[in-house]
Amino acid sequence: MVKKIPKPSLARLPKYYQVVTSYLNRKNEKYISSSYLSDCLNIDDSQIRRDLMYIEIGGIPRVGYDAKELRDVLADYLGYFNLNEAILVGVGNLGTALAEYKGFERYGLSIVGLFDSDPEKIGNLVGNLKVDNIENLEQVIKKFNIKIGIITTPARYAQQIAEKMIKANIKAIWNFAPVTLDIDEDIFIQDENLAENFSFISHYLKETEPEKE
Amino acid sequence: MVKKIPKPSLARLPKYYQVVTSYLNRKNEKYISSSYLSDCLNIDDSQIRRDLMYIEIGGIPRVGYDAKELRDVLADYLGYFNLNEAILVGVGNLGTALAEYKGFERYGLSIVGLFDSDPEKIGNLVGNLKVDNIENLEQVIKKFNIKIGIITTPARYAQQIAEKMIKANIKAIWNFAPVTLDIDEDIFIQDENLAENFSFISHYLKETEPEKE
DNA sequence: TAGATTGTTAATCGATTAACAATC
DNA sequence: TAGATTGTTAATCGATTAACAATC
Repeated sequence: MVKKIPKPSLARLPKYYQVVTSYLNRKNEKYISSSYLSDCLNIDDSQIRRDLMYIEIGGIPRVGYDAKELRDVLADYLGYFNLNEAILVGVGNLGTALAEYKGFERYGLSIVGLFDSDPEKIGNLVGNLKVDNIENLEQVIKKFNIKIGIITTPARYAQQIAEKMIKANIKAIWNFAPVTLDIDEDIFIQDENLAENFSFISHYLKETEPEKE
Repeated sequence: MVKKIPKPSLARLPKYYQVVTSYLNRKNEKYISSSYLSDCLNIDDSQIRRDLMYIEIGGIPRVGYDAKELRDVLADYLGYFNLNEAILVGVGNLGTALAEYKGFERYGLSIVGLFDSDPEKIGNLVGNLKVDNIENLEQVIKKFNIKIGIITTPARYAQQIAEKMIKANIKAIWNFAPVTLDIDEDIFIQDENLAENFSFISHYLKETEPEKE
């Protein structure tokens, strides 16, 4: 790790990837400038240039960045070229939505196993995967050397599922359950709390419409 | 707006709410301290006290914060007591998952209308709502004075749906389509880009396992 | 009182933005 | 050359953390 990229910069890279990809699809231009990206994303242009320095792509003064090269460097840096296999626990609505979503493949994510504890669900076909018994979780993770676990269970089961995953040597957890997992090991946790994110909207509306005061 | 709360502070408030809620359920204590919250969430305790100052709740030195009061002040501040009605456009897997998810009610979100353009879907019952024709979107938003629009369509439709919503006077958009909406009006946009967030995991794994170099 | 926790200031840290020299 | 855009430094801004007086 030479110069670690700041989290906010890392968070912007997928946006650059999105813009440069659609730019390549729509236009027939070889180069893309930081000011173009800036206009599309409402991000300061010098910040964009700075972010791009972290991923060590060189632009050409007066011309811009080679669009194809930029796209590929971003994709590589973000790991989109890797095949990341994940298993998912909790085949409710959200779990099903994720399992059936085709868009992840482009980002290097492939969900290869589904688990649930509900006998009604075990054996069902979701996407093109058979829902497996949660009992087999550790075994499957180990057997296929899976690195990523996705948790879409109700909140109260999340902690114990996380612990099982970690025991089986998972490296990263994508947690959709609305709890803060209590983990000591050096595991990467990406929390995705939809209800929590709704708070931003809720608070905004409350602030701008004090009609019920 | 007296002293605007910083975004990072606002983002932490739902976490405090979560912890204090489960604290009240599990323990029989009247007070909760910043150091307790700090331990649960791995957030610096003085930062917690600072955040709580923004929402103007007073603690008692040597004792802590009144837990019930804290919970309620947080809920009020975040708008959880309000009833926020929303309509959702795009009844695919993700849209269905959101429509059927019961957990939003607690946060003041109620999805009251579903729209799609697919004749196969229109008329279907999802959750306990009938999927309506997208043609009726503006009319329904106006009639019921809906403030929140949820977009779960494929990326290419998101911009035009957003524009329709805004024309009908929506105030906030919760956007699950993987595009940056181009909006001039003073509308609150909350982007939720799952594939994008997966990038954090993907990049982490790439960094920690350079086995394929 | 002694001890513990809040409330708040000051110091630190890190990210963003402005500016401009370097460069093709 | 003139003009435009990158690369990078310095200035600014804002958030986090440390410290500690106030307080019950």
